Amino acid sequence: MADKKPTIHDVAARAGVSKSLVSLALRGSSKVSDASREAIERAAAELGYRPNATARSLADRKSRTIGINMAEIDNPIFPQMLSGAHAVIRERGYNTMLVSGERDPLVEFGELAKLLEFQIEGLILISHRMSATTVRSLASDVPTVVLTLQGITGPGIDSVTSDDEAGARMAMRHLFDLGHERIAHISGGSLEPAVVRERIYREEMSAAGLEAHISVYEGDLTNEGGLRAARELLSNGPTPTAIFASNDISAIGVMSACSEHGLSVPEDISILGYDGISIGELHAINLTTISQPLTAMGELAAERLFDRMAGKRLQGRSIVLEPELMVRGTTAAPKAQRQRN
Amino acid sequence: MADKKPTIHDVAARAGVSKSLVSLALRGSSKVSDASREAIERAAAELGYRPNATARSLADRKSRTIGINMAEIDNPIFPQMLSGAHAVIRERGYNTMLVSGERDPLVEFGELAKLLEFQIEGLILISHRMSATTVRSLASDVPTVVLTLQGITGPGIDSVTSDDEAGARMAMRHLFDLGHERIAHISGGSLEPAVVRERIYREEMSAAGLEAHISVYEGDLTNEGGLRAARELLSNGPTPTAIFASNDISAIGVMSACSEHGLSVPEDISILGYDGISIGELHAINLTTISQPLTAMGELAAERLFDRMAGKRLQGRSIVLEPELMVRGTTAAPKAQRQRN
DNA sequence: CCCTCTCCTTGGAACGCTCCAAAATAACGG
DNA sequence: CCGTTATTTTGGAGCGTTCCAAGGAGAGGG
Repeated sequence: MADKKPTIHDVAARAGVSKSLVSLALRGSSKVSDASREAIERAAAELGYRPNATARSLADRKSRTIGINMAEIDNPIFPQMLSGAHAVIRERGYNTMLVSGERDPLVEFGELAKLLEFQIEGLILISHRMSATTVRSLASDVPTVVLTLQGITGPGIDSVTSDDEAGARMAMRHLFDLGHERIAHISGGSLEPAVVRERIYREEMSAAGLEAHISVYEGDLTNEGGLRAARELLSNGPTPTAIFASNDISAIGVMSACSEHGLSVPEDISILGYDGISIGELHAINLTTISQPLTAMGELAAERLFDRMAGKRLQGRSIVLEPELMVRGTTAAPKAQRQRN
Repeated sequence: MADKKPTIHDVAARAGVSKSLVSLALRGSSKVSDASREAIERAAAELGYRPNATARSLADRKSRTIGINMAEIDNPIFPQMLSGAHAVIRERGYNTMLVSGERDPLVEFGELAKLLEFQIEGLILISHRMSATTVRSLASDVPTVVLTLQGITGPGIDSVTSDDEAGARMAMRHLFDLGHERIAHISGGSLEPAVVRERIYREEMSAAGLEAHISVYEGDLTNEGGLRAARELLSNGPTPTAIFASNDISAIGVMSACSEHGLSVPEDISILGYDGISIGELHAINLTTISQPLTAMGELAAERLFDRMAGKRLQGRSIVLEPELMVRGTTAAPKAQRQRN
């Protein structure tokens, strides 16, 4: 630890060969005699030699690094996707450089720029809030895959999303099938997935001839936001028989508000979330939801990125997965309905 | 995009100065005339020049990168700590390289080795399961801070933990104060924090003259494990009036098991967790727990690391934080007790 | 014993940047 | 106007690798 770290030269000297041969041997080239290989490996081990990845990157112009930009971690869907992507990256022998914009676009921009300076070979964006312009400008420098944002396309950009329209439709159908008519929606602000879900809510209500019952309260895809919106909704007039929340985290907030108001779920009111986060499965929550294959989406994103980096000809730029209705314990037929049976 | 990325030479040529001056100017040196600076900045902007961080690292021997090894993400305490550490790292202008061992020590070892090859300047280990030998060997190469593992010390190693003994004692005192005597424990396997918590459980039970009621079922710090252990416990003989689980995630599993057995919490049985993960706060869960300042621990770890990297003389190697009892809705006096009142 | 062919091995030139000693220029004082 | 000093600017030598063209050493053939 006192003197400098050993370099390839030190190994070469000790093994009595040239640095070039050491380089070859250590990378497992077949054109190195057994004798030299052995000597080199011994010397390297004795010196505790560690190749310098920085130097290597510079020399061969490959960083073997993928950048990932992940939104805040207070919504577990992001870490879950991260985990999927990260696993694939590791498996392929690449490294992951993680940045996060911390909700501040300026910070985010700076962080993304740093990733590029680090010569990342590919970029995965796990976030609901990226502007199309930013993404396009990034993608002109490095292959990019966007998760969860369907709208963004352009040269160098792939996307992995799940079909939010179909999912939201499933959600509404499920509630209709149970017999609900007075269905309210907790929206999620202006972020893309939330906007789609709200639009479908309105469309489906109208299509079912229930315009009169359309009722939207604005949340923000957080637990707090769901709680707040639901409180307002519940203290504001006729209570709906079901609430479709824009995502699971806010649906859990809605559950809290309902219990505050003495409503039991699903007896008095049904609640339906969206995302399929793993805490929703917990017995204590047991949330009916539209589930997206989060980990798989992360994996797919990484795989797609590697294919693209390898220059494979691929048809299509966006992968759209099908969400799935998970009926659990927070939805049931409305009271009136059940009495009739 | 067609031709190569512009380098510092291209900028120099365009601005009509030498590469050295460009380097100086771009790093904001004060000894560059205003005229040159301006010309250089313009040239850089026009070319869309991006410094190559790899080359820079090699030249000045600073990677400006911190490595973080994080255990699986299925226990949210890890992402929460990650988030704290990550924020500080970013703030200091450093980058984060993230690896994960995926439960396999061999993989973990390889990943950690890669971090070192990338010339990271510091290492943060967020994991319950690191062997002391591994950590010591890493720390001999790079300043290291360990989170949550109190036992590991050695040259170059700092640690940030919270006082598990005190915390576990608080937990037991809380249950005693409520009047519980038949208290069971769901343990967490052989990982350090779990072992400490179990030991204190036994000590406190003995000290209170309740050896006869000591009852430990083995979990593994996962939700599943807690569920399984609690099921066994509940179908196995006299039901305790309280269960102290080794961590929150497994406590939530315990809650599920209780509800399966028709026990209501906290009326029929009290449940106490440990960690203070944010889902525990959710209304639907509302778990009484011993809370550790997770995000703060992550931040502290990163700060300590930077201090160490700066070569500051610091007294002490381990920071031990005090946990806090959060009384929420899953603990109450035992039934018998309440009847007596 | 010379000539070709393989099979190994090698030195030097990148990679894009920082650092440093030294050169060039500007500024100042008498 | 010259010697000094302060301010800017510069070329070259690294940083630790990889890549490549070319050199050396045996082996086999005539």
